[in-house]
Amino acid sequence: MPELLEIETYRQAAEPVVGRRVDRVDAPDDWYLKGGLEAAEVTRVLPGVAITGTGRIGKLMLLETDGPTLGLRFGMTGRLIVNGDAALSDLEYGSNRDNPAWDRFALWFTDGGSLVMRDPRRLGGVELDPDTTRLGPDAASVTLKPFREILATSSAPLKARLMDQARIAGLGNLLVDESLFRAGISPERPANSIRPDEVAQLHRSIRQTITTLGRRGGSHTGDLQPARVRGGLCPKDGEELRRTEVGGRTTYWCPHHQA
DNA sequence: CTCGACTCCTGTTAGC
DNA sequence: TGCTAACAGGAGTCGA
Repeated sequence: MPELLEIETYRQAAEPVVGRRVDRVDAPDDWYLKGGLEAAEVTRVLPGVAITGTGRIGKLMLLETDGPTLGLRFGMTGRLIVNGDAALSDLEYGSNRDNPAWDRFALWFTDGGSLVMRDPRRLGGVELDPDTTRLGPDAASVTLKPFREILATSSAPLKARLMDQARIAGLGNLLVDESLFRAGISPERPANSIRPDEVAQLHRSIRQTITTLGRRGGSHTGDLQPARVRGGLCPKDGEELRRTEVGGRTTYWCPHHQA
């Protein structure tokens, strides 16, 4: 599913549309427009504006314009198609079929190019001028000191805290499971029970996971990933992985080396 | 305020 | 072969 790494790939794929001017907007699905937005408004406001830049905070992608800023969320199955080319060809848990019926939002530019959001399950959405203050610091760049504070101020399970986008933005189910697997820490421990040395270890682990999996090609390329199945064995020590629900998400972790 | 339970979406797949 | 039910997870809401 799209986590920080995939959204960053999408953002880079969207770079070529910077400088282009919107000619036409397709917003066939009002459900996909968030924050009280309606198709009538986007088709009134967006034609004529020029794209001035791209951005990303966590899993939120931004398209800056000389008018309102567009906030694009891809949910679990959203893909980005720029000028007819999909930014990612293999999306974990998503359908990679190219069915135009799943096009939920599209910008057509005056030079003929386009930017399309294709999302089978409609878990993503589009917003104008999204409230970015509701997001924590990006997981790829958060420094140790605020990270410490984020964990120290909650008794929620560690994994739940790491997936709370208002505290730290960008981590989804796969990146969190992989980071905790690498750091050797249980996802179920209260966030504020993690010792200082473990916090530092986890902070390093998150950054290293982002870098390594980014190089490999996405959040589904982790060492733990092949074992994230019922009865899967820990790639590190061969112990049968535990499959529990933490923070409302299916969690795979090793009871032997993740304490 | 915090936190967990619940809800939404629907294509894919396991199993009968 | 054809059907059903379980499953996936990002994000918002609601109540304790």
